[in-house]
Amino acid sequence: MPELPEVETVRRQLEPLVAGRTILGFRVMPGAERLLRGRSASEIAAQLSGCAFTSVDRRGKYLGLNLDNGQVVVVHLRMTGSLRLRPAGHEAETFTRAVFDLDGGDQLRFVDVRKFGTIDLVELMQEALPELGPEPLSDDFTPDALWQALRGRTQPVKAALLDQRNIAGIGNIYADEALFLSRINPEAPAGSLRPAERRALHAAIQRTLRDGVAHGGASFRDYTDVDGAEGEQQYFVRVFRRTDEPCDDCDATIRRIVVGGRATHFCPRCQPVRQRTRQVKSTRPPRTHNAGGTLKPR
DNA sequence: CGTTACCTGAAA
DNA sequence: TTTCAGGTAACG
Repeated sequence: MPELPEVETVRRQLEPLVAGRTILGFRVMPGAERLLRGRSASEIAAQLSGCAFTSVDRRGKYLGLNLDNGQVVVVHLRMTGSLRLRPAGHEAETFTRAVFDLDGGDQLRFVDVRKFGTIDLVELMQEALPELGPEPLSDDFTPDALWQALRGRTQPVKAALLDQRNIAGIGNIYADEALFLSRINPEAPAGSLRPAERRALHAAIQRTLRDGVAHGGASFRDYTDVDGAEGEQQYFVRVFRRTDEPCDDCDATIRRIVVGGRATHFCPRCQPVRQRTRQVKSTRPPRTHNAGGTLKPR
């Protein structure tokens, strides 16, 4: 559920809350063992005990909680995961799956209804990460970097944006929003974008992600921050989950289709299917603008 | 490439 | 009862 802006919001909140705090214990609730991906809670707990958090990094949708022994706790929230910092006596959230006991009597709780989220303990954050594309808000994410990720691909551009190997951190909300802002049809083949469209998409990706961060992320269903508070970005979306509503820009009816297996929202008037320029063999010479007039020799 | 599985609850 | 869900990995 959380995408880059939601995860970045958590990172920003979490860092000052956990930096300098020592871990006294760690446990996983019964039935949630899978979140450690095969490692045992007692093994992890033994390694964590006595360590202190130093800082919190983010890479795509992954969080890296750095420890003072150089190790990193890598967390992925997947669809419904969230982190909460609570006093130990605070009422337990119903779907608490794992708990870090910290000095000072607080707990860092990993709450996750659907149990898709993961926690890894590694020497380097990289070890817990799959192949990930560039950070879309970093300096090296240029229009050219975007094009390197999309060129040659025949899949729908929406699907390409969701593939974390192409660009890290974009999910379903921000893919739809970026395509709307850049007026690109979500089903357009990724490699078919023209230079102006690539520049527009690059700018739209950065704008929608920055807006998302500025508004503390989007809380459509489950996402809440470290205090349990909701974000505000859901009040600013242009197309996401606005099926059958009028487009802000042109009043046409927003449509919902499925692209790459995911619900996709777009404005059919602002994001029309571009006419394919015919590459088919033709027996006739291509038409020219001045057909019948004077032709420049080539 | 699209589809299915992983889980569970909320909404239709 | 059925469908749907901010994600990803494993299918065919």
